[in-house]
Amino acid sequence: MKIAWRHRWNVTPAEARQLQAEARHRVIVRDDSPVLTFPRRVVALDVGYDRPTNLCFASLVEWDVPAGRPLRTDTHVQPSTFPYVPGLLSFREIPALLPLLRRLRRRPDLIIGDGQGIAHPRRIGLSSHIGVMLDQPSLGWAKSRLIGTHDPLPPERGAAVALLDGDEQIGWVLRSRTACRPTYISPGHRVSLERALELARGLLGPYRLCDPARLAHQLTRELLQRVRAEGPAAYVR
DNA sequence: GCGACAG
DNA sequence: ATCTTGTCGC
Ligand SMILES: [Mg+2]
Repeated sequence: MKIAWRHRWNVTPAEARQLQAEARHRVIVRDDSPVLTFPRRVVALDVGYDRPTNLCFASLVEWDVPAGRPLRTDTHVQPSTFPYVPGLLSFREIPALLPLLRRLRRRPDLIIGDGQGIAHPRRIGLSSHIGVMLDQPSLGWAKSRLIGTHDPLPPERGAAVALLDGDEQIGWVLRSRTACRPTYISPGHRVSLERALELARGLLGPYRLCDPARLAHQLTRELLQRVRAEGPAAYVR
């Protein structure tokens, strides 16, 4: 896919924060088209890491929503270039995802990132960053909270409460599976708060993560195991 | 100064 | 994220 917004990735944490501060105006928290309520093709992304080798393992899943099955999957292995710093996850994970996004030919209806969208100190978390880069609707679906407060959440699947930063709503806390820890939904790019929740609920399957995201995570794990067993030579870039 | 802190 | 088997609870 064509990359609409490019910038350097070889940055210090301070420069990364500055880039985010300068780019936050690019994030659009409004609905794109009404069609997006029922996306037909979604893409889910995930990245895993191996400390000993400093390698990272990226997976992409193209998912056919009506059919409920993957259309295509892709993976990529390369050295990790940025540490985990709270608030700067984009700079750790996106470099490994770029080759996969370049190889993606068809533009999906929605991209699901494994991390926050606007539920971020500067309102440009991983999922928003990816959406803006590709100028493409995206959704943040995180497994834990980065910032924000919220009321108690009912235990039933589908229950949701607002995630607030002060008096500003930045997303939702969603019970994606009964009696399981919640997940954190926020607009990535070109998606409203309301639509973000509709999309997440519409994508919900039997597990805590939606099927596309779950598969991406599984692929990442399998790839990691495989490279550990066979050695990096045949995989690394 | 201290605790929290996506993956 | 990752290290790791069984175990408790819905
Ligand atoms: Mg992940």
